[in-house]
Amino acid sequence: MEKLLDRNIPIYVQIMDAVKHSIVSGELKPGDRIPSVREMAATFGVNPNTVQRALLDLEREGLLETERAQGRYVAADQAAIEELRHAMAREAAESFAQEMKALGFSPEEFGDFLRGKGGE
Amino acid sequence: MEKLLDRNIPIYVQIMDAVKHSIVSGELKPGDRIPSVREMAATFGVNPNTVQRALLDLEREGLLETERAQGRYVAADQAAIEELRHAMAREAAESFAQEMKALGFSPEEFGDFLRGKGGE
Amino acid sequence: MEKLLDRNIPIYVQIMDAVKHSIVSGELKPGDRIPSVREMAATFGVNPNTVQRALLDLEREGLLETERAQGRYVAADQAAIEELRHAMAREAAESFAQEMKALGFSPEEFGDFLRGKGGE
Amino acid sequence: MEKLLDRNIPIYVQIMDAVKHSIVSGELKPGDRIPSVREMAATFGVNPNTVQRALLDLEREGLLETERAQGRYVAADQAAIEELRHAMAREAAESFAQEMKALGFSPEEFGDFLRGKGGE
DNA sequence: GTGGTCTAGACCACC
DNA sequence: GTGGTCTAGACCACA
Repeated sequence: MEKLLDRNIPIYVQIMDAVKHSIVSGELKPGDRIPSVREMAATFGVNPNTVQRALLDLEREGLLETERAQGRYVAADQAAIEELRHAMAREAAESFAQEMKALGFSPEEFGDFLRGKGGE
Repeated sequence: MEKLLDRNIPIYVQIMDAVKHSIVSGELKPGDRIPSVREMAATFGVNPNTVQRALLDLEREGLLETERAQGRYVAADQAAIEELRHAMAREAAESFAQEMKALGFSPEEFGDFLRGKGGE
Repeated sequence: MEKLLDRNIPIYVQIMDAVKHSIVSGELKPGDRIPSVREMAATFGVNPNTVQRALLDLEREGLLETERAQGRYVAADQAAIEELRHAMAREAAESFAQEMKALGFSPEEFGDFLRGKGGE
Repeated sequence: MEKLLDRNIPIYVQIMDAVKHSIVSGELKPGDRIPSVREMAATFGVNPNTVQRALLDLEREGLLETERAQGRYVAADQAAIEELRHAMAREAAESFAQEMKALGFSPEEFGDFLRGKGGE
């Protein structure tokens, strides 16, 4: 019998993920200014400090940069974004493969379930 | 900017999922007695009522059966379990495909990320 | 000597029955909003959770539908209601026949007792 | 929306009904000695006083008789029993007809639902 | 001991 | 205001 989900996935991690998706999807491009802390806090309905922490971490990862008194910009270049995109895909694939393995399916069978799942 | 994750997956749904995985993985076989409501409540650290609701729903799905004052048993036969296993796999594939699509990958590229992810 | 009557018909089952009768009798029509959980709880003098459970079960049976933060509505179409009406009649007939059999009457005699019982 | 069942149908009424069924079904015949109060109390798991009250009422109805220090006997003669049997059947028919009427069926349709319900 | 029901009361998201 | 979830704790029938 498996454990239950950890109900307390930190909000700031979720915010980091949301920003990453925005970047990777092209919604935010290199050099683009991202919404202000206050804006994002309002959007997500969370405390500005929480947003602040998420953005700081993203800066540490090199995805964002702060232009003193100007705002935050997407710092990653196209290559870095591409690498991020692939990293996120690898993670998704890892999760999927793990679940399928738990269900007793072999890698050869994965494709059977993905057939037709790519289109809308 | 995406929404934050819905971390409000009801506990009882998570419990249903845990039991399903136990059944599908063969940890629980047809006819096996499953842990009592109180036991599972203790294991998961939740209220017995929450477990009760999860198990009731699984009964409605035909996966479990209650033996008056004896306990609950796995009611699904091997065929039903096999169907459940496939349904769960389809769901996992759906999620994965959705995430990959959000990341801008085409179905043809899915396999590239799954190579080598099947083994341990 | 027979057992005593099972007066433990769960309240939530009785509530389900009351709602079914309201639907079948035309008091509630397809698309109609039904009273809120709290209202019905007050009407019946029971706990809202008990009503909640009854309505949830009716939803699972496809008779009701929930509109996010708006209320519950009768989801069954006229055909489904008609089917329900017949199912309830079959059940009533079953009970009646059982009682008559216990009293030692043959099906041929049933009609003798029903003469004149249909009108007001 | 109908009222809920009255949860407090007196136990002694239920006992009266059980005895009546025993008599009407022929399980207890005219002149038969019926079980002692203590026995019945044990059988039904109720207080002897409750049984006592039920039997007293049945005596008032002329169905039973007490033979001082001997026990209680079925006092009704075959004709009275036959009348009781019919009275109970009329009551059952009344209930059935009422339910069917509530479901919107006309007396002519009653038979359609009773067809085949008489046999085992 | 088992599951089944019910209550009371809380907090949440949505609108 | 609506429904949805969860907890805590009670009582019951069954064996």
